[in-house]
Amino acid sequence: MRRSRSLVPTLREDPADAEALSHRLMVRAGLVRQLAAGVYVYLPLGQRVLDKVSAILREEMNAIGGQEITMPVIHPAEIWRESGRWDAIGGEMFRLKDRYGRDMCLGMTHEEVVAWLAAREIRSYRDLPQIWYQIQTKERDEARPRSGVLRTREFVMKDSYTLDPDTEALERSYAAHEAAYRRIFDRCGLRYHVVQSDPGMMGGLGSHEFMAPSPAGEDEIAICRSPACGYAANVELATGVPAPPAFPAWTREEVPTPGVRTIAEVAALLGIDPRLTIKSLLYVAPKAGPVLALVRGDHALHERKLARALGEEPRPAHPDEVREALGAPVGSVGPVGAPVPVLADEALRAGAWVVGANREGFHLRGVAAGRDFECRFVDLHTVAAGEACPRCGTPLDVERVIEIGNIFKLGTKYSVPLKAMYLDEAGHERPIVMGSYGIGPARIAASAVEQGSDADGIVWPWAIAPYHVYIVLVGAKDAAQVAAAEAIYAACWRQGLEAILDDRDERPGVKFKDADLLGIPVRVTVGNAFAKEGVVEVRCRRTRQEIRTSCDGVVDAVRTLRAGLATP
RNA sequence: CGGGGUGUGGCGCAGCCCGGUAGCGCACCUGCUUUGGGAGCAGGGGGUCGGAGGUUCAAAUCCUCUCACCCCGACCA
Repeated sequence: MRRSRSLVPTLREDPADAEALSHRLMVRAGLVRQLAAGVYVYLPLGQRVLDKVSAILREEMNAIGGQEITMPVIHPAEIWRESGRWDAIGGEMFRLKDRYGRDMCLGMTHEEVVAWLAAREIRSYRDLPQIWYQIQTKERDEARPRSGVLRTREFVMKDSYTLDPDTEALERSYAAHEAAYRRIFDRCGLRYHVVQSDPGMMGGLGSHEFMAPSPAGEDEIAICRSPACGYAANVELATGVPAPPAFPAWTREEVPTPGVRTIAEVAALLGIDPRLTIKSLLYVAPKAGPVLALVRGDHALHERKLARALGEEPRPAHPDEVREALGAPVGSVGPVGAPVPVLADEALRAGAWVVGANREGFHLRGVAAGRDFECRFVDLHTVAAGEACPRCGTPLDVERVIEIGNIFKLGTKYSVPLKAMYLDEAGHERPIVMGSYGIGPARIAASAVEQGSDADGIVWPWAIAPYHVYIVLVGAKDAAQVAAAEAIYAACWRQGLEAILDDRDERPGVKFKDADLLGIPVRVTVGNAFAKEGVVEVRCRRTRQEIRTSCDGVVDAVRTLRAGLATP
């Protein structure tokens, strides 16, 4: 590739609408351009990165017996009605009608199509197991696209599906995918954790997520600091054991707390540690109605945990609903005498607490769960760093992460409604046991940028870099330098090194800045040193190690530098 | 969907509060000089200020509505 004839629109300044590091750099380096909120054009260099990732995905999926197929982006409503998701999914699904008025939708994922296909083509246990995968565009009308390419409304996904005769076989398919995913992310040069995750509306028997640590991430995970333990889970799921506070020897009594609303104000007024208080939050569930959720004063309620405990999605009650249900304003409510079901966080089992008195301007102190109010104990609070690991007691870390892959044990959630059945050895009809597995190539790219860049720009891992070598031709008007650069360019390609030749009529500084910004692993400079001594400089983008060599030595020098990288 | 913010040449911004008919840097074009970390000088092209309506002698600037985009939260199959 010659820069003089290529579309690589680099930007000197950060784009105004980009916040996340990877977003800024991917736009500045000319990898992508935004067409609409959450809708991106991939320019030549961005496309090459995606192609590199896809090639790795294909190799590793094929290696575990995956068969590539392509399923449609546009789906008839019927299959989604059969699985129940036509109604279960809200505004996130793009829906449309064809010219005859038939309901259609754009595929957000392809479990339904796989089950439809399996229902038609799989008949016998002899046809199982199967691994089908595709690298295909997904359409999701995200409520809030964000962080550049990290959360978009249209994106390419490698999604694979396993079909097995029973859950035992599913476990093997699942394990094969987990191993393949580890190889994929290792090859892509990412740092990541594998964590337990909430299967959510996907349903099923269990799931894990592959999480790349980055401040741009949208998820948080809790991981045990003891490597031997290995406990790691999405905070939606993670449990931690907080250290209990020291309770004063107080007896139960009502105390006036005029005008206070928040835990901080209550604690300040009474001169106590906020950890001695209970935060009482009224939620309204669609079926169960109002419920009171309790967490320790210094903890945050995790709404997904509450939703899981209730089996439905609750919403916070409005202030007037709180007054109606409990007879007191938001700042003074508590579980004692509350005429609604009470769910209390596990951390509240023991202790004498300060709670709202359900009487405006008053709190109760010395209140004990079970004695002073009835409740169901469940895990409700969001894990904070430093809490004890539920398995081994070691402190937990909490990290912000980008979800780069997920694996789900679906079970028969889709095969039963879509009638994907097979006959077993005994001639009995049984539902196929499915699994589904996703990876977002754009998220891999963005994670690599997040994890690898420095102050000068992107630093691509070799395996997914759009090119391997960036040749800076300093003296674009010096025939000898041009000839040398051309020779190096040709030699690189001949030897399997993908090279860019910066042959533009630009000043050297411009080319050096661009080379750094683009993050191509190795830079070759043909300039003064060549004109004077016949020497070119071969430099590693990541380590900045430089090798001076003759033109003939460039390919070897590139290989030497590559060998010195941690993730070659 | 709730909260906050921004829309002015290709990009990044100023001007808006205190209406008077658009400016800066970069980029772009021409010429000369320059050529190892985003060059200098000179000359030049390009925008009626997101859109619609209104107030006014006069609107980028004031009012109303609307659209788009960004950030926080909710949601995330």
